[in-house]
Amino acid sequence: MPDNSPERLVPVPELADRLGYLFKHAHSRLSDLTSAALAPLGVSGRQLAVLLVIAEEPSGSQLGIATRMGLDRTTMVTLIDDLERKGVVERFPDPSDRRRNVVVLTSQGRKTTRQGAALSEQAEKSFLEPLSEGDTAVLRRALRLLAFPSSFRTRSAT
Amino acid sequence: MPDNSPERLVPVPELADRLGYLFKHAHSRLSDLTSAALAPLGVSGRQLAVLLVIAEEPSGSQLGIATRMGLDRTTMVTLIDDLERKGVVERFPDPSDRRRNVVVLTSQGRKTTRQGAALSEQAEKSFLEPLSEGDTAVLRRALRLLAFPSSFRTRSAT
DNA sequence: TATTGTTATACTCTATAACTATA
DNA sequence: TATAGTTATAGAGTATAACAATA
Repeated sequence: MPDNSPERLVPVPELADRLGYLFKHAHSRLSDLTSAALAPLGVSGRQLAVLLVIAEEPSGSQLGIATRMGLDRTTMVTLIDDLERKGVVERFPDPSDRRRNVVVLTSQGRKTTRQGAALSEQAEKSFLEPLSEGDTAVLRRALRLLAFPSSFRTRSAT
Repeated sequence: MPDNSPERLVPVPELADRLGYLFKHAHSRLSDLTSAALAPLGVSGRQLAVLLVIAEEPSGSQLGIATRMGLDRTTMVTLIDDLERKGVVERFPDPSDRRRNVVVLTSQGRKTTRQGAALSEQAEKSFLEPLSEGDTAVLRRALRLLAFPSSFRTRSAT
């Protein structure tokens, strides 16, 4: 998307009620804020997401990480390539099943993950600045229900 | 994104609180529903959006349409190419400024636009099915504020 | 000179198919 | 045979640079 700054202000009336359009532009604004916030660390939002999954799954395989993120295993290859080149992860064959690659954070990787999580939280905060706390809570819950409808009870919101 | 069906159900705990992740997956689910709904018409959601803008701006130029959609003018070229090939739009040089291409809907294009709008509304409806009406209203307003923050008064929501 | 459409090119994100090593 | 990782390739969606026609 072209930046259209300083006029990112232009909700086209005939599209402003279409959810797809709103999702795209809202997501794009969040991405811009997040990229900017993470830039000093040299990782993208997508790469940070990978780091967060690895941090939570300390000896996961590439396939395991990909599956948890909803990505293809071929996509994960270059993602890990890049992170390895940056020095934030290491990979080596699992001794107990040499088909698998175990992926672990380096100590620098742990630091990057910690700092990245904090920076991206700040970016989220400024992204959400136009909303009240109540609306933010509703938004989060709504997004969870819409993204993963079958994983929740249908206790509809108030 | 791989479909991961029937388990699109998998909100990874370490990512489920990240807005970027939720936006991506919610948007992806909406896109899937919309594509499926529009498939009989032979147009994508993106192409329908172009048709809607043209319908609203009956003698717009390619650049005008692109700008209104937040796209680049080079992106619009192939978008219009495809729509012209499908027979839903026509383009010709503006007699009063022959640098511009005027883009208009054909009669088939008007029909496709009308039907597409209805079908994609149905898709939105089933997408939103997990939410109450109240939450849906909050979501729509929140997305508008988040996507185009500077175009609204900062009357924060209740 | 500036603007519109176009072409060529490239980058990101993603997938499918096919290969290799291992099980 | 089946699985994990890899490579090659392709297809959306998008942008930048450069060019032609027109203003």
